[in-house]
Amino acid sequence: MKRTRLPEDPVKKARMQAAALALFASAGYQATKVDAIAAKAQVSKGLIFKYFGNKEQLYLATLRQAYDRLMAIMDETVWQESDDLVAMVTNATRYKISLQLQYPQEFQLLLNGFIHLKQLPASGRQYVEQMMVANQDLTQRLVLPVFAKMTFKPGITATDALTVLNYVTSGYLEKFQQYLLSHPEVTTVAEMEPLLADLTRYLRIVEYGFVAPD
Amino acid sequence: MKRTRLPEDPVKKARMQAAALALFASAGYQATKVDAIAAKAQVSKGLIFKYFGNKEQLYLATLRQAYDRLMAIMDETVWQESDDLVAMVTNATRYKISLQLQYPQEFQLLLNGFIHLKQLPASGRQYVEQMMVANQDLTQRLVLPVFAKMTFKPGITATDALTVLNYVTSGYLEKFQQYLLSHPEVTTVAEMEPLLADLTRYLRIVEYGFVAPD
Amino acid sequence: MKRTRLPEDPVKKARMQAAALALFASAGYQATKVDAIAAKAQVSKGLIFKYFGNKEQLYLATLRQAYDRLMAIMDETVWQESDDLVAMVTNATRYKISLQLQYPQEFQLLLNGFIHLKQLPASGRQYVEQMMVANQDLTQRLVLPVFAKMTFKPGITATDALTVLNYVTSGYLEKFQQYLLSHPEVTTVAEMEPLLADLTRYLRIVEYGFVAPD
Amino acid sequence: MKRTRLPEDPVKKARMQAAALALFASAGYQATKVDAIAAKAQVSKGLIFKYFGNKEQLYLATLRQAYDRLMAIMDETVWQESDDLVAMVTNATRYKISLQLQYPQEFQLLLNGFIHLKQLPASGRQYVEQMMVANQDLTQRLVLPVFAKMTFKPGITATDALTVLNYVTSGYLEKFQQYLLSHPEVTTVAEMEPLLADLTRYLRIVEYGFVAPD
DNA sequence: GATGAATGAGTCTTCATTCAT
DNA sequence: GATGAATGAAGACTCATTCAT
Repeated sequence: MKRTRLPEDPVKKARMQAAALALFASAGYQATKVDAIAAKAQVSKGLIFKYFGNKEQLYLATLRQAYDRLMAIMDETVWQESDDLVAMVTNATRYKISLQLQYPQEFQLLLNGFIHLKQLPASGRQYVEQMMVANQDLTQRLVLPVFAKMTFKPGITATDALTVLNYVTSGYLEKFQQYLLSHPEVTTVAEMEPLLADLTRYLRIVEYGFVAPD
Repeated sequence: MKRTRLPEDPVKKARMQAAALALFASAGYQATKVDAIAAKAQVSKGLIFKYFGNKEQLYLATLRQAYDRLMAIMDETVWQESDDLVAMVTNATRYKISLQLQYPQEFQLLLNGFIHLKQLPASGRQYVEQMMVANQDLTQRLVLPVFAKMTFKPGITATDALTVLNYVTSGYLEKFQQYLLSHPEVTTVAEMEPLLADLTRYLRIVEYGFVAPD
Repeated sequence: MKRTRLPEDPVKKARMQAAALALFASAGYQATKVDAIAAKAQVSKGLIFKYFGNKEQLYLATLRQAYDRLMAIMDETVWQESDDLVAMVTNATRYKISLQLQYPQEFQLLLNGFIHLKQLPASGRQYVEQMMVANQDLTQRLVLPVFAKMTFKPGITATDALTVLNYVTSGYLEKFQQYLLSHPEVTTVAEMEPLLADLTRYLRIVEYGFVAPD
Repeated sequence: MKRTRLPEDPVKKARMQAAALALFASAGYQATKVDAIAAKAQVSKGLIFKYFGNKEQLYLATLRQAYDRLMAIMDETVWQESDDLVAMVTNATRYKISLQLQYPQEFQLLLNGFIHLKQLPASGRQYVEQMMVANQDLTQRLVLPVFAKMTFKPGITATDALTVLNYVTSGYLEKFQQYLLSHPEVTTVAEMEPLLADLTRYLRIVEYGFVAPD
């Protein structure tokens, strides 16, 4: 009862994917050599091509896997819904940060993916765009219910608020990522709590402004 | 004090830099071929290597030039100071946008530089980081005087406000850049005014929050 | 007398040979991949190497088999002898054509074999040459008795006549083969009869010349 | 006054073409390695690609050059026209033979070209077909005027006669080529005269038949 | 014995860099 | 000094052949 048209060795495939992830994430598409991936995966060059077709498809597969892995986890609604917008977004961000600590390579890969794809056929652009959209959707799904209970200043729409919220949280995450790069010793979310306090203040600013009412 | 004989032809050197800027900015480091730069600059390939040593140095030189050019212009305090924070930041952003329209290649190069530098020796990373810091400084120099006249909510510092302000304006500028990429027909700041209205609302949110006072 | 243990499965071996024949004949030596042969034969790649040693040996074996098969059939003296040279040679050719229709792959293989063998060790050249000679012999065996009853023009030997006869029939067969390639719908000798009429005229020219006696 | 978009070194280019001709002719397309051509031409691999683009185009260029070279020479009407068909065709063949002795590689290449092209994109098939047609045309142009003065046997057309003539001369040339391969010491046409006497007899057979009039 | 996953030498091709002119 | 022809190291990819299971 042979069905296998893909009799791939899952162990080796995993090693290849892991090696590809690590190298693509840290060096980008062009600078990563298939030879290097094969060496890191302790696998022959030929096998990589047998499993993935060519370098580009390997990149795309790596991208997709990183995306899928992150999405799978994010989708588990660990996010406690709440009426407190600041607390909720802070929590969500804390969660994202923990993911970033757990899967730094996947994050790095997807972050750069958007840039590197310019140098690739459009075939893979969708993954990254999907990821962007999914991320946006997630925030929206989370935040909109809370917005529904709030009253906006005249002239300000929910979309405006959401946009600003997004700018702030992504800006924050970006700076956070840089912080991690220069502090590789940090590996737990607990160590990051002081920085998360910053975010809380930032979000409160978005909600109520920084200007003291006179 | 040997001046390492270099009676370089400034006209040709400028052509090389311009060609390098255009190509590196639009295609990135790896995808840009030295041949193409030489052709675009109407200069022999050999001369490029004589003037810049190698491709990487040329990239770094191009990066530095783009940075210097932008900084030189930004430093002219065209920025009208004002007491209205929103108006002022909007103005500053409008100014940045006009720069972006005037020097799209320099902007593009520095934007990607951050990513591509990972694939290069750290020797060049400083340019991009300097640029980031300088940018921050500029905003700070501009905004802090206004902050001085404002009263902050308890628990919120000027740094907090500045940070959020930065997040929002850079997030906005990023989206703006993407808009420009997909609308190459847009070439004047005037055409962008509608979009700038968005920013004004965003900034007002930062200042006063989006939540209506009850 | 060690029979080098080879309890080969004749069914599988036949399938391999058939697959090799089909692929080598249509695509040539280099363009035919061992993988493809194994797949077409529904046999593992390893088995091919166990049975035939390497790709080259497989090619040679295929060549030999094609040769043997054709020779075995040609030897059955289906050829009706006759006193009419033209009728006889036309018949023989008709017979060759029917063989060609029955065994197109074997013909194709041997046809190309002559070319491709240059790229292989001389070890296999003999098959093709043998085939050429055998073919010649066959014609000779058939034609010579008829020649014996004929009177040749002064200065013309039986060998001359035989040679010219051979040139004409092989030239004709070659053109015929090309015709078949571009008309794959033709599968019976009956459909070829019109073309065979050409051959009859050609042979009559060889026998009596094309110049009208004055 | 630079115009050169093809500043190719004619000496090196000639060496490359010569090397390519020799190797392609003797080993065929696939079995000939670009490395080998570069080595034989005493030129770097890169230069071959700069001059010819890729291996296939090099093959095509070689094919075309062989074709052009032969055609250029054949077109010089060295062929003395004559009313004696046999003498004329023999002369023409003698001429072809001298060409074959002078340009054995070109002949070999074009001979195999037809076979090897199957494994190449159709882009080059035209050269070989052109060559075939041109060759046919040449014979026709030469022979038809003579035919015009002749009367054909009833039922035999000029086309028939031409076809048989072609079969015989090409069959002869083919055998001749094989003879040359196994007698590399033969280098002048003079040495071939005995064999040419054969052809004369063959052609006379075509003209008047081999059967003695009773 | 049979399998087909795995290997890696070998191939084409690119392009930064050199150097004779 | 300037040129651009020439180089060859390096990279993606193929496929005959091997060998552990």
